[in-house]
Amino acid sequence: MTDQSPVQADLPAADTAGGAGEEARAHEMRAPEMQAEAFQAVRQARRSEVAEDYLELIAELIELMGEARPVDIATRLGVRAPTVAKTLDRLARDGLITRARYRSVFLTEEGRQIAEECRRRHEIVVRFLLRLGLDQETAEQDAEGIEHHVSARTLALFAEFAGRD
Amino acid sequence: MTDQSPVQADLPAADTAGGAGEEARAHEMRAPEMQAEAFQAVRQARRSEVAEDYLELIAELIELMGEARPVDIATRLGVRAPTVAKTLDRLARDGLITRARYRSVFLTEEGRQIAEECRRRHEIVVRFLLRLGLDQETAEQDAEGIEHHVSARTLALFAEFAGRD
DNA sequence: GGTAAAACTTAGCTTTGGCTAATTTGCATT
DNA sequence: AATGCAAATTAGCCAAAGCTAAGTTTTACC
Ligand SMILES: [Mn+2]
Ligand SMILES: [Mn+2]
Ligand SMILES: [Mn+2]
Ligand SMILES: [Mn+2]
Repeated sequence: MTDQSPVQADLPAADTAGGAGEEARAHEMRAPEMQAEAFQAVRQARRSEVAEDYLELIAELIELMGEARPVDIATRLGVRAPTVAKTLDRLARDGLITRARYRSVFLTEEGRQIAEECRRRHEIVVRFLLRLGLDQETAEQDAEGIEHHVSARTLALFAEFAGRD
Repeated sequence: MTDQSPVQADLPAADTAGGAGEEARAHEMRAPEMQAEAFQAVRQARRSEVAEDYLELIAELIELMGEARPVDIATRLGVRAPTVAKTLDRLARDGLITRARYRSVFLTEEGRQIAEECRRRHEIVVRFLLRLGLDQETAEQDAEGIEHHVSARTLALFAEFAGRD
């Protein structure tokens, strides 16, 4: 997950470049640039998925359990402690949390804001799926993955469909 | 993205383990196991995202352009050629495509089946989003990410909502 | 207060999926 | 047939996320 600034140098057009016998059939494919943009956006979104899940969970733990301990983060994410440790280091490096050795973690202002947005988004997606007729368990499950790929526009439509409640 | 068989050894329950002053507040959190399962399912899904996008695109290219050349795959995915080369090697290793050096790629039977499923799913998600009121461009964009996190149940509801057309 | 268990850290390994730079191959055009 | 360009490959770099094993620190409990 890097997308290391491709610098968008050339990426040759490669159109109508008929190589082997394939003289440009009836090509009702999307424009290559559009398609590439969509995939790039998805890769972009993927880069924040893990951080978003951590921040959301940390906020929840702090609010409902009083503190966010690495061990609880690990249990709820279903990963091992060292994985959590390393990811928390990255979050701290990126200024989203603060931490002291052998202590539970805290959100920075930036981290708190992202966490709030994620919680709101998560809630909307779950409520939307429930309203659509899905069972609670599947809704929670699918929402956990879908939430990271929902644009502002789509989220607005989801919210509208879900109703206020 | 590995999830290397955690063997589900112990992962200590760590419940009611009141550490610092936080005597088990009103914890309306999801059951830790449920939550962990959801996250694990998402990580599982993430492991096939890239393969699914490649297979879907390869099938499209073969059908509409006569063949699937690495250069076209790269252009449409918005990545560089060596990235495509390496990923194609993985797909070949996993028995999803066949390839000969300096030639375009082909789907194995297994690859073809996955590609078909992905195309169908992609179509349903796009149609669903359009029906919800989204514009074409955003629909395509969001679908590209959402598709990988839609369970069979949810897909069925999406299809129903989208109508037959 | 000492000790054992739990929690956390550190070190080190792996795979995936990006990238650039340099090389090799195939093809088309002269 | 030679040559040049486009396409593909190879080599090598990097970061993210996963893991195990082993060490350290904190906490709980007697
Ligand atoms: Mn999530
Ligand atoms: Mn979430
Ligand atoms: Mn996709
Ligand atoms: Mn797709």
